[in-house]
Amino acid sequence: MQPNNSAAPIPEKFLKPYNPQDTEPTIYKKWEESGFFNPDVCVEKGATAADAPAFSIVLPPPNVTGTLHVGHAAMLAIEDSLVRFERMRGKRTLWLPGTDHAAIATQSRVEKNLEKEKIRKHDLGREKFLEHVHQFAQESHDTITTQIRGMGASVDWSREAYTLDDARSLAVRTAFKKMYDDGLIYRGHRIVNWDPKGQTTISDDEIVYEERTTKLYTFRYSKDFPIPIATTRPETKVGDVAVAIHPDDTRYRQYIGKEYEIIFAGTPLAIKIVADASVDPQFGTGAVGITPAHSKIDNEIAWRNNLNSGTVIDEHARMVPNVGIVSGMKITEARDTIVKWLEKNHLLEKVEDIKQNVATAERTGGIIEPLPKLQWFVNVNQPFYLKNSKISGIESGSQTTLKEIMRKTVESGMIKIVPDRFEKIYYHWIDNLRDWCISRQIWFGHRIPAWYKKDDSRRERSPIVSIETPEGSDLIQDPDTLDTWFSSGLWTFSTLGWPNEEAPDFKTYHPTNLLETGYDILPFWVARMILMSGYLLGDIPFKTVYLHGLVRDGKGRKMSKSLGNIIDPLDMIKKYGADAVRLSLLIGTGPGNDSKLSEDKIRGYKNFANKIWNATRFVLENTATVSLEQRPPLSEKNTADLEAFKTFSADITADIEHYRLYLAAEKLYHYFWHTFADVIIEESKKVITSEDETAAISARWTLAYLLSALLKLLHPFMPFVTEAIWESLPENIKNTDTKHSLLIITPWPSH
RNA sequence: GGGCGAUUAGCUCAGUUGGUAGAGCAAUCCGUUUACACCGGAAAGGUCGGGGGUUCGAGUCCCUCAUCGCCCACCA
Repeated sequence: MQPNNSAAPIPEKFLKPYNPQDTEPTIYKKWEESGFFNPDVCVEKGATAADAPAFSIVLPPPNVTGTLHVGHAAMLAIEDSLVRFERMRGKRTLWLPGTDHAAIATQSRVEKNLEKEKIRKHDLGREKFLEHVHQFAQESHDTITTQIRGMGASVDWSREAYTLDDARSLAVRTAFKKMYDDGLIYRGHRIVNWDPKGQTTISDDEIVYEERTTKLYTFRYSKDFPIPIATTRPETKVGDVAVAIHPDDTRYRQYIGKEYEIIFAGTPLAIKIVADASVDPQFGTGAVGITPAHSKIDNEIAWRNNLNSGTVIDEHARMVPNVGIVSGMKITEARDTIVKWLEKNHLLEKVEDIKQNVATAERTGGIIEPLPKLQWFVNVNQPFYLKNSKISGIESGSQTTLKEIMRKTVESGMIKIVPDRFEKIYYHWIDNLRDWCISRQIWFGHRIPAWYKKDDSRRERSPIVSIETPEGSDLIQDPDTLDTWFSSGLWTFSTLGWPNEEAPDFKTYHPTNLLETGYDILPFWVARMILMSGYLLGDIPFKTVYLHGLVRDGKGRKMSKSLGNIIDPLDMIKKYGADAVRLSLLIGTGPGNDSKLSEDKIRGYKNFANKIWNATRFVLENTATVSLEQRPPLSEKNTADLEAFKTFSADITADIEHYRLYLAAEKLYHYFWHTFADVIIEESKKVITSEDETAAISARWTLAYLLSALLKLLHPFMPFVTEAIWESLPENIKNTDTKHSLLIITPWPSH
């Protein structure tokens, strides 16, 4: 018989190579219009059972600071693959999208943009400046959501959230108020990390250390002072109140407790000799000049020894007015002046080069100045009673701390971190965690819900902390805003209706199944989400944390503007299609490991999309007479093919279940190309044209069956090309048991 | 100072519980046959960083060294 069957013409689109540019936007539109990204619609339309188990992921909200980069694209590829897989498996699957206002990052971006137009934020004032920020944030948001669509992400847009919208703002104020009432949030004078460039405090996590060579000066305060000290910051010495030595240091032991009145560079100092075990007798002279106001460690020593402190450096990194010969000077100038003064008075004993890590602000690059300031903090060691606890190891009503919650949830195995080596890093971070400074002196963000009497201009009395703006015209709100991680810490449940704990989404989808994010924000974000949901809900925010690595360029370098090696996902999508971009970001990318991306790699997977396209054409040309429902007697060869495929398909399912997406995607690639196309299709050619009618029918049926099943298995990874093929498959070879025509909700093959 | 990771073909990487070394890209040769040249076939390429150990058997487990990279802490 004639091999071809003219009764069913091949859809014309298969006669040309696959064109992702024309196909993808149309396909995405069909998905969006179908409503199947929304689990409620899936249930309404009968695609998902109403009592099916839930599967939920909240999208780590991209910062509204511009555009998405390849790291975001990798995140979207991984999460979308998992979401599509679970949706096809019949779960009520919610992937909730949103964006992050990213307080300091966004504000400093807008400031920079305005500076180019010679506009300064203080000239605009708070209100006007914030208008600029909101406008910028809106534009970024629009770009970002377009990019998310471009990647094919099947997020439920009807539930989109923003960390600074009204619903999230209510959640923030509610959380703040509860923590304040429980004594977990307090206001206090502490040494904070002051960024003189950004004019704000920052948290320990926003500091980047840079190694620099500086000079270590050894000197005496005065000729008759008994102990020489060493310092890298001579200018701060006008604020010294003590010299600390190790209690067992025999060189200086006899001076402990003595006090000396000195005039140092024109400033009168009262220096007490104190003993403190934290002093290393081996370093420098074994004696430390204590400047409590400008060093965290000195501050602690001063605290232990009941010493007063006085500020000598101000918020603009200048010396204060009343410090002798360095009054009002810039820090570098003051340093030179002090050194010259020491030399002139023959007090300088030694100058040597040492390596030092200088603390700089991540966003502005400013050199951090430790300053004592009145700020808001979260106390991570404060015991409190956790009323309703679902956390194993912490009984309901028992006393615990935020630190303990963060530790127990992971230790008990309630939260699993993939790969597990990051659990160690997580514990290490918790152990080193100090109180979290949450107030920022910037304008963009959640305003702290605390109010003061107008006559209390320095805000020294206890404020009114309230969820809603309190009544009274004599009240002014705290001008500070919250650290951006405070609102992102609530993300898994503030997006699901909390603080209304009866909200249907909250009850159905929390705790979420998976949090997928970069390993670089494990401490900043992951730990804080665990803290917040542990405290506010007595529960975990997610069951599994999957950490992906950094996407580097083809040579393994970090992508950066200055290197000019940035691969823009949108450019790549335009050139090669989203499916190819997705695959290139999935394959060769183990959890927790950095991966490399090159254009060659993406091009390779574009070819794969075309391969699928053409294999489909071949199958369609040969299966017009096939009906998948009616399985003919199969040849020995085809029976073996199907057996092998069954194993393969079960393998793929297991790989995805265990988050081994890189393996699943690579195996699919390999099977489709080198088994299905190179072997099974090639062998079928001979059989189909042979005299053996039974064998021919068997081969045709097998081709149709495998194509149909492979499209389903491939769909989570390459949604566009598979859907585009699926919509053109004739009914007779579309192996599906639903009445819906879209592949996105077609049931996953059972083995 | 503490911790983590990497080291496998020219390049980029897989190798899931230990069982005869794999892919993509590049390079070589051949090829247009019922899809696909965004293709097919063939051949080539590796003492799996060095050394030691456990085991019938180690790329895989243990010890040790080396190189590269990352994270955390930080000494005035």
